Amino acid sequence: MLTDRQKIILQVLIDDYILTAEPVGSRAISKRPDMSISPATIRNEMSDLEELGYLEQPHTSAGRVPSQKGYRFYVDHLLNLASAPDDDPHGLRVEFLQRIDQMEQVVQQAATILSSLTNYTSIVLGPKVSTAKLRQIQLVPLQDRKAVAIIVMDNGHVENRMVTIPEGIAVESVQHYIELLNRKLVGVSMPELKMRLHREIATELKRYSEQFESAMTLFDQMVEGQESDLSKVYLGGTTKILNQPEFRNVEKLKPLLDLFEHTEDLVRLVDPFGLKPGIQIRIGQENEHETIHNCSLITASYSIDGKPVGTIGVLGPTRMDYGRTIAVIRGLANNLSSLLTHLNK
Amino acid sequence: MLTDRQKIILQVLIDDYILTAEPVGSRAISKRPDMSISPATIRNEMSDLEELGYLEQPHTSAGRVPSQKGYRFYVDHLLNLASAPDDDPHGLRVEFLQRIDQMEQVVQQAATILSSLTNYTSIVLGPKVSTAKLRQIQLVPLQDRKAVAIIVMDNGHVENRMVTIPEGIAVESVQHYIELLNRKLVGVSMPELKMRLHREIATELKRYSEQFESAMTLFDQMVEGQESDLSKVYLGGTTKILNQPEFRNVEKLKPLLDLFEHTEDLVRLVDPFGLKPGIQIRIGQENEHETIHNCSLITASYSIDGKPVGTIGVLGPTRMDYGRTIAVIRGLANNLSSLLTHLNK
DNA sequence: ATTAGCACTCAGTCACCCTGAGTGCTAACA
DNA sequence: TGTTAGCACTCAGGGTGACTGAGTGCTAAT
Repeated sequence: MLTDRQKIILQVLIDDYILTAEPVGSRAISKRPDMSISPATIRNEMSDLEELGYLEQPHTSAGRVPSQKGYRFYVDHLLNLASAPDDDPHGLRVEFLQRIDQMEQVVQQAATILSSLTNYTSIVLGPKVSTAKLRQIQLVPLQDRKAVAIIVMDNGHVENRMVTIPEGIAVESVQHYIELLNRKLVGVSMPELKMRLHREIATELKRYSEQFESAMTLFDQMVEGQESDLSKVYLGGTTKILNQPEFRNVEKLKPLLDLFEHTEDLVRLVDPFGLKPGIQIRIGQENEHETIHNCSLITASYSIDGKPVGTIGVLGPTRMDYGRTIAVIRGLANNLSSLLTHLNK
Repeated sequence: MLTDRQKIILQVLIDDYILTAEPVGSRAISKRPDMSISPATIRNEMSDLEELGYLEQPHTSAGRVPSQKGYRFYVDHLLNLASAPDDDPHGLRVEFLQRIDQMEQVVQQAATILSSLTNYTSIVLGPKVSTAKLRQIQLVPLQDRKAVAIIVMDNGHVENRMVTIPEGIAVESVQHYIELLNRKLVGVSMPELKMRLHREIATELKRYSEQFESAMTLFDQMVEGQESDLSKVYLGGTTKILNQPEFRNVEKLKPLLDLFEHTEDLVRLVDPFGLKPGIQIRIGQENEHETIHNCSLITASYSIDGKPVGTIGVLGPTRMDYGRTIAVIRGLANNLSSLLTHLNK
């Protein structure tokens, strides 16, 4: 275990490094106002801290830099979150209220706000509206055998999809089937929908219709790919990383920007955090994706009616301002939760 | 007017510069296989070309670099498009056919393909489906006075929007109004819709309903902001510019990446090209936006049933491979047009 | 246990030189 | 008269060496 003095030194060093992005030397630390230890002593302590794995030296005679383990300790034990209490930046709520007509817009805006408050790139997932219940299914015929299937959920979410009516079904009799679906499936949530379709509806249908096969292919077309809303990703401030000195050269930048273009990868990156309550932090190599081994990812889940439905997060260099960022994310997650809950009423 | 020899030199120089991104010297030009002029002569010619404004010198004793005027001349008179004839890369059509269920997906994919074929960033606008006719309007009530308005066009395009039913109207009587809209407005195109709503429907309504005011606010909610599909922008390969040596340092890169985040600006950038037929090229400062004064923008319109509905384009450094890029864009525009036309049937 | 002093290391910067690529000019040439 | 060869000149880029400043580790003194 670290001595109190070691903790103080570690904290001051990381604080400084977060600010300057430059290796921190013993003299710099001893110069701090309420620091009454000589550089020499600090050198000794730092040497110990390095041996313990909390610090690293880029090369002899540069200052020290926090290691991954150092950051982890800092985050777990040294971070003084009381410093930024319920720092609800009033701006948030005001901004939000401007156009609250669509959930998507709200979430998109949350991403923008988050990145502008933190000056890092923000990643927002969801909201999974799997709690939403089916309100109505409709099929609007177009030319030929084409039609648009429209699925309305009770939270106002609408999915639509072009389908082709199979040859086996008369276009006129289609509405008949849609009515059946509505009778049977209203009130069912999206994830359940597919299941119920194949279980209950299929058996029901088999009994009194020889068009069974065709009807089922039609239904499948309608719900296929509809679970995609699980993985909707909103990014904010993707160019913010350019401000970070660690990404000044293009070679290091490119893979990161490439990552931002591949939303599926981002989902895989953020989703494993799941919808656990509280703040989740992954530092450097704790992240799976190699591209961001020198980044940290801080996330929190937001919820509707107390049920977690999505994740907001921030991606920055490992040397990021954990204290401030955590405070902002926590605040915004709460804010977003209450707003969405309100919206959903 | 330029002499034949000057034209040849200008062409060779630009070809070379496009390839290497390095200033081109007289010796390099004279070394080209079928070039039988001595460096000294070429120097004289280049000096003349510089005086005429077609070339520039970064500094004494560097080679020459094409000026904006030089590129313009190159594009207008020297570009040999026969070199890449109907270079229909067969891959295109195959790729496209994978998932042609939604127009949006097709267009999005076009952007991706375009950028991967050209290695520049692609910008795709549209498709404006203003030719599409209204098929059906629906209103699905949710809790309280909330409802979802759904507008289905005959090409399968669906717009939806959350609305609040004004206090002045009984929720039960809403369907009555919707029926009216459907009776009167089916077959009308989106741009016309707003107009007709205020002219014909308004007068009709005024006659026999004291709920006139409330009904109109409801209708307005439904169509408000619906013309947004004019300006849908799809980007492809935004990180491709990182490959270009002119954007190797972050300072020059940032404004460009920032631009990519502001889709409205992109629309304003590309839209003025309008839907003119043929290839449109803007070189360097011919572009309005200062950020891309060292870029060129090549666009072409694509169409449905012969009517231009959108724009595809490529953004690269002024030193871009005009010949190849133009060929690719032209090919893809044709391809996309025929595909969308087919899809719309 | 802490501190002061000292020798040592190393990245970064600056001045400097050299080289190579390129030009412009002039004189010779066809 | 147009083309070429030769030559002096310019300039960016690369390499070298010296210097500086920040930092460390070790040892001896407190």
